Amino acid sequence: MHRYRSHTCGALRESNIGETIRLSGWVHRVRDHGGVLFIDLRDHYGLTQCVVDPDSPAFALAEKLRSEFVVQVDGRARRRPVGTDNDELPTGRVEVYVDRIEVLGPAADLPLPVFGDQEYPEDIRLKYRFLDLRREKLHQNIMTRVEIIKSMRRRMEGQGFFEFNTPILTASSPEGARDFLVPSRIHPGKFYALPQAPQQYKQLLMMSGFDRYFQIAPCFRDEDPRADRLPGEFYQLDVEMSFVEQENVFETMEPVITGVFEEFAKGKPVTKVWPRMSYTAAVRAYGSDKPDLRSPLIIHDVSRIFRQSGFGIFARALESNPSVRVWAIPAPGGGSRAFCDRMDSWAKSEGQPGLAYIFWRDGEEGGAGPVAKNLGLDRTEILRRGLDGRLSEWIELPAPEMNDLGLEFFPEELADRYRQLRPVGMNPGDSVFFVLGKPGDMARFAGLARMKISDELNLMDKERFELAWIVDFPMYEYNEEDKKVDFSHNPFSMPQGGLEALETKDPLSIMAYQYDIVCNGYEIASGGIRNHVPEAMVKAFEIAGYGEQEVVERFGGMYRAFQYGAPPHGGMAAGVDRIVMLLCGTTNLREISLFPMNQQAMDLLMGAPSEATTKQLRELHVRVNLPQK
RNA sequence: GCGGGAGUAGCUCAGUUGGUUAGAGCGCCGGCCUGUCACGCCGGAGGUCGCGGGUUCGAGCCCCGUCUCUCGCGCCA
Repeated sequence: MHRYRSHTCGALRESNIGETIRLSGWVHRVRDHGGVLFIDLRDHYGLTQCVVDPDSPAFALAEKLRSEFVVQVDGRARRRPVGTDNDELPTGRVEVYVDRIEVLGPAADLPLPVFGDQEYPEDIRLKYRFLDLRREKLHQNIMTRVEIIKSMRRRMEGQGFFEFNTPILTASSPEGARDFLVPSRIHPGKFYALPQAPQQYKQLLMMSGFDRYFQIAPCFRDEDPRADRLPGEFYQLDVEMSFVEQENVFETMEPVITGVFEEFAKGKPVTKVWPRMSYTAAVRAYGSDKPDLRSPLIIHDVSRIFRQSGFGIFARALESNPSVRVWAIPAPGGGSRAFCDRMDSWAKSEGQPGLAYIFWRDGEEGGAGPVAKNLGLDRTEILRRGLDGRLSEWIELPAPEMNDLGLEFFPEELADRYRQLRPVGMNPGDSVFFVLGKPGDMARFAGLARMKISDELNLMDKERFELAWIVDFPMYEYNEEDKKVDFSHNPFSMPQGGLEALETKDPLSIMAYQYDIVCNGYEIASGGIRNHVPEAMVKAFEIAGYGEQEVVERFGGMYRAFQYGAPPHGGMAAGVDRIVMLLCGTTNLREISLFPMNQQAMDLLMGAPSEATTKQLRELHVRVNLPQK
C-alpha cells in the first residue's frame, strides 16, 4: 500500500465499490450528526465523502477534526444508500467508510475559510495566499492559466517558433517605464536593471540568425498598478520573426490568438476574421485606441451641423479654434428626460461640465431639450437622419476617401453593424449626446460615455470576445510638458516611409508600422515591424532629441548589431495575464495570478520589499537616504 | 502627486430624525442530533463603532483634522 494514498479524492467511482481505500487530503467540511459523521475530504483532484460512525475505531478522532486539517483515512469504498447520491460530485455515488484516521498536518483557526465563496479583504487573502489558492475559484483560475500557457506554447511551436530564455539582469533602458534597479557588488556605483520586456534581446536573436523567437517572458516595470495592470511584474507571450512585413505577422499570430480564445472561451463566440482599423479611426469612432467592439455604437463627428448654428456655445467654440470638434454619441432607446438627466449627472461626476443632449419622443418628433430648440428644426432633422450611419448623404465630408461615417481605414462590417441599429435615423424614444472639444482632450470622455450608454441601454452582448487589429499608430507625439517631440510607442518601430519620411515629413504626421490587438476594451498585445536600418534608427532618435552618441551609449549592442547584417524583422508581445483574465471572466488580475503584490507593490506573504542588513548594503556600496517625513 | 468612495464583532453587512443595554448572517467555543452534502436545533464568548478634537443634556450618526484601504487620473516606449 502506498504510504499516503491509493486514490486521489476525485477518483472513486461505482467500479471501486468494495475496494480497500486510502485517501489523503484536506478536511473540507465536517457534518457531525452525533451518531454519524461526514467528512468531505478534498485534494487538487476533487472531493470524496468519508463516513465515520460510532462503530468505527476512528470515531473519537474524527470528532476532533477541524477544517483544513490534512489527514489520511483508511477504509472501504461503498455504494451510498438509496436516495443519498450527490449528483453535483463526480464521486457522488460512493463514499468511504472509515476505520482509521491519521492526522498528517493539523490546522489552526483559519483567518480565511477555504469552504464557501464569501468575499474576503484583499490584505488577508494576500497574507494567507496559500489558503486563498486552495479555494475553488482561484484554484481553477490558476489551472486555466496553466492550460492557456501550455496552449500558447503548443501553437507557437506549431508555427515554427523556438522558445529562448533571455537574461533577467540586464541594462537600464532610457525610454519607457521606470526600471527596477539591482546594485552591482562587483562594480561599485553601477546597477543592473530588470527587463521591462526582452525587446532588445529578441531583436538581437533575429540578428543572430535564429529566425523565429518566442518566450513566455517575465517583464518588470516600476509603475503604479491598475485593476488590469499588476504592480511590478507580469508575463508576455513575446514573439519576434525575421524577413516579415506587418501582414506576415498578422497572418501568423491571428490564428494563434484566435485558437487560444476559442479553446478557452467555453462556447462564447470569438471573432473569426479580425477587423482592422487605424489608430485615428478607432479614436474617432470609439473614443479609444482599445475600443470595446461588443458595443455597436459609433461616435459621429457632427461639427458641420453645429458650425454657425443657433446653438451659441458650440458655434462659438467651433469658430474660435479650427481643431475643436463636436462628437455625437447616439443612444438608441435613451429617449427620456430621466435617462438624459442621469447621463448629465454621471458626466458631472466624471468631472465634466455636463452633457448636452437631444431626445425624441412622441409628440416632439422635431427633438426635445434645449439643444434642439437652439439648433433649430432643420439642423436637428439632418442630425436625426444622419445618425443612421450615413451622415455623408446629409452633409459634405471633409475628405473624399472617407466612408459615409466620415472615417478613413475603417472596416465596413463594423459600420454596417452600427447601421442596423437605426436604419433610418433616430426615432421617438431615442436620444443623442454631444461632446465638445479638441479630440485629444475629449476622446477619453467620449469613449467612456459611449460605454456608459451601451451598458445602460443594454446595447451589447457581453458574452463574446471581439478581437481586432489597431494599426498605423503615430510614430511621435508632442509632449506638452517638455515642449518636445517624443516617441509615442516603441522607438524601435519602423516609420512608414522609412528614412525618407523621417527626413522630409512633419514628424507628428509620420505613422509607424506599429499595431495592437484589442479585445473587449483591453489592449492584449502590441507589436511592430522594427527599424533595422542604422541610419533610420539614428534619425528616428535624433527627432526625439537623442544624438547619435547617446544612441551608441544606450543601445550599444543593438546599434553594433545593425552594422553587421540585420535582417528585416518584426513581432509583438501579448499580455498573458490580461488574456487569462478575460478568459476566466474576471476584471481583476489578482484573481488569475499566484502570488501577486498588493496595490502598494508589497508582497504580504513573503514580506517584500524588506530592509537590507548593514552588511548587505556595505557589500553593495549603497547607503540608504530616507525621505524627510 | 491629484480626485471620488469606504472604515461598526475574526469576516460580510444592518443600524430610523442625534435618544435607553449597538444588531443579523457566517465563523469560533459548549451541548443535542444515525444519512448529511450551505445539515439542523439550543446556548455562549466576541465591539475604544479607524484615530484625535469639537458641537450637544446626549454622537456609530452632525462638524473639523488625521490615518488606512479602495476605485480612477497622472504614470505605463
